[in-house]
Amino acid sequence: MGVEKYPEALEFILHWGEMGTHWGANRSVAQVHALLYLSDQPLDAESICDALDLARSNVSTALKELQGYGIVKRTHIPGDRRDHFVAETELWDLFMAITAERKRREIDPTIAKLGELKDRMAANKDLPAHVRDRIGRMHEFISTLTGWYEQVRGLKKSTLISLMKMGAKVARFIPGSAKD
Amino acid sequence: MGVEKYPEALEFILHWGEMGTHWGANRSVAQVHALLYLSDQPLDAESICDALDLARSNVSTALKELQGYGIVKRTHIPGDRRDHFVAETELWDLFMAITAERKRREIDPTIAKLGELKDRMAANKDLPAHVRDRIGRMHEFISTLTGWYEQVRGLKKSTLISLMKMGAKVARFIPGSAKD
DNA sequence: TGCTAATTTCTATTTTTACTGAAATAACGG
DNA sequence: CCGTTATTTCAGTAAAAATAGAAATTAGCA
Repeated sequence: MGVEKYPEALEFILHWGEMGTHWGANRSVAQVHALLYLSDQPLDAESICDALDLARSNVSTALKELQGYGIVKRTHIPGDRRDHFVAETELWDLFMAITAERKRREIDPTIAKLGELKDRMAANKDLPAHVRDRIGRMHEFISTLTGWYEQVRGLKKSTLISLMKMGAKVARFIPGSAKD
Repeated sequence: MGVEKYPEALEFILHWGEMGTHWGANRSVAQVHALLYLSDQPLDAESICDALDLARSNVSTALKELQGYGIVKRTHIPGDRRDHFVAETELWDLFMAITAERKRREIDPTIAKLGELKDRMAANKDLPAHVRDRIGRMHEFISTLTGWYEQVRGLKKSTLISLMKMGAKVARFIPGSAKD
């Protein structure tokens, strides 16, 4: 019996679907992900269709998308021709995979665009100074933030978790950060 | 003369608009924001319509939304009956305002929902253990992440900037984080 | 209080995005 | 190979979101 039969599981799936629509995925993709996340066994596409009442092709697309994010994997079950799928259940890894892919798709192209504009503006003498300045500062800000992300992302998971548990206490190590 | 007449400024506005659609705002909202960000003087709604070729009502809605985020403010120009608007240009403050509002709109309700499900599941004896476990861990994960955000957000801007400039070097302060 | 300009709200339309079902392709076993 | 089942692609359709224009409301001023 599929988990979607339990009301709490179903509500989780539906809420996750709505979340998805506000965070750059579509409803079906997020629902398929939620279902797989709650399942303790690999599911084939057909079962997913039945569980969520989605068209087969839609599920196919969603699975491809989730695999693109690296948060769902295909597995083979001996004696069964159908592909089966499992979701990443380690939440830290899930989070990292999503942010990395989102950066790749959205942030990197933006940095590239702003960089291009910056170069063109440098040559353009009759552009008001404040326009050059503000686009330039946006480029720098996003680059800095992204650079920070890249560095921190490279730390060991355990280190990251320690840092997070510290919360605001990290500030202790920064001179002159006594109080706000 | 409006900044939108400069090709680089216009490209910035258009790119920002597309960004918006992938990050939870709609195109018009993001475009209006970009225009105001690039402008060194307060603009009234009518000028914004002209600059971006949007309907008056659409601009009105966008301005309301941006004010809701706290990243655009109304200003009064003496001798002019019309409202004028200016955008936050301090990028750190802009970033903070957007993340705070997004948390309020999307994350907080999710935590509440997961908390509710957790409570109901505790009472529900025939729910498979792994479902309870996974929803529970999701609740904990998001809560932890959010808690960290709340704490760090409370730090002084200068401290935050120092921390960010340090990048991965913060790990020095965590015992046993030698190398990945 | 009545006139005008400014702004917002509401509803209809347009545009965009997501989804479906059919057809095509691929994988497997006999 | 041939038949069968699984999967993906694709074009049309449906659903959702964004936008425009009309109507309503508000605010300022004489």
